[in-house]
Amino acid sequence: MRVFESVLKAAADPSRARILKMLEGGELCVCQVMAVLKLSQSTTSKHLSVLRAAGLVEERKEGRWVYCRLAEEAVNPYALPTLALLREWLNDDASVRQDRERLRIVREMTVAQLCALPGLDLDACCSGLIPFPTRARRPSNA
Amino acid sequence: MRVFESVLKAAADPSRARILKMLEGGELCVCQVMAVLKLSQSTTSKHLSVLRAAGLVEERKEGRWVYCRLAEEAVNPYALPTLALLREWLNDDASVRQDRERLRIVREMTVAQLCALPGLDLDACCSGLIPFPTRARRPSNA
DNA sequence: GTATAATATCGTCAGATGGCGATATGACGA
DNA sequence: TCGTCATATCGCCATCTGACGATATTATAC
Repeated sequence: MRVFESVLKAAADPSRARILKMLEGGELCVCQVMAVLKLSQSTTSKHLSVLRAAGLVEERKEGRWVYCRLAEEAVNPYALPTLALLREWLNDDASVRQDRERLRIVREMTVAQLCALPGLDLDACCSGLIPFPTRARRPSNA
Repeated sequence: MRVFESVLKAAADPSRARILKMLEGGELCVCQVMAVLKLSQSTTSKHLSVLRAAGLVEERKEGRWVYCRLAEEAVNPYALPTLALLREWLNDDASVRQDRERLRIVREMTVAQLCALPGLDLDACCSGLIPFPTRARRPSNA
């Protein structure tokens, strides 16, 4: 029952549901999730750890960056069926559609470029307030 | 998203999940739910109203008693699929099994007999501390 | 090593949640 | 009409949750 509870409660939060919907499009870096959700770094990290604890999300480290994706193997009986249901749900939801739009922009730049944006502020960047970073702040291989 | 949230959060609570699992066996009176869960009347009523607001449970009044059952028609897109998933889940859960056992006892008496138990105390009744009420306290037609 | 950058964890706070007893509501019986 | 009984609602309290900023951690770059 505890596992059941953790999975459903993890998925029931709007921010976390948005994350799961974003990840349906494929693996994302934590900073990409942060930029799209417009939530603080600590809050985003917490949400991801809740999703990971529930077995809904898996993570992979690559250098300084952490990439997360929807779980593919069943660490518990509830995670995969919940993800399958979610795939059919919320596709017409306003915030999910908006997230997809922002995600499209995020995917047009490298992770290094995204992280070079002050405050990860996607809006300021796109509206021209901040120049699109052609290179990362201190790039080595981006 | 609000509806999605209300459905998943409704189902994610252990007490409410137990109620839903109980109702898989068929319609139950509120007092029967209360007796099995061993929760206060106000708490039980609140849980049922949350489930009803989420479209997971429907109710029917019959005199003084209110009977509830799992929703059969889709008041929203999430309720019925969630109930379908739940039907496959938690069948081996300890508390769900225990509830089923208590429910078996509850079903052996009429609702009037159950309500005649002081404090709806099923345990005291079964252990012989309180005589099994052969008739309701003030029965008219039980 | 030291600095920097991405993420994780900690501490805190406001608001939500789940529990209860008390009281209101509404139906039935006398 | 009045009392009783099943249920609903209210008010309160303890705990949980989600948000944030500050700080710790860990890996890369110099």
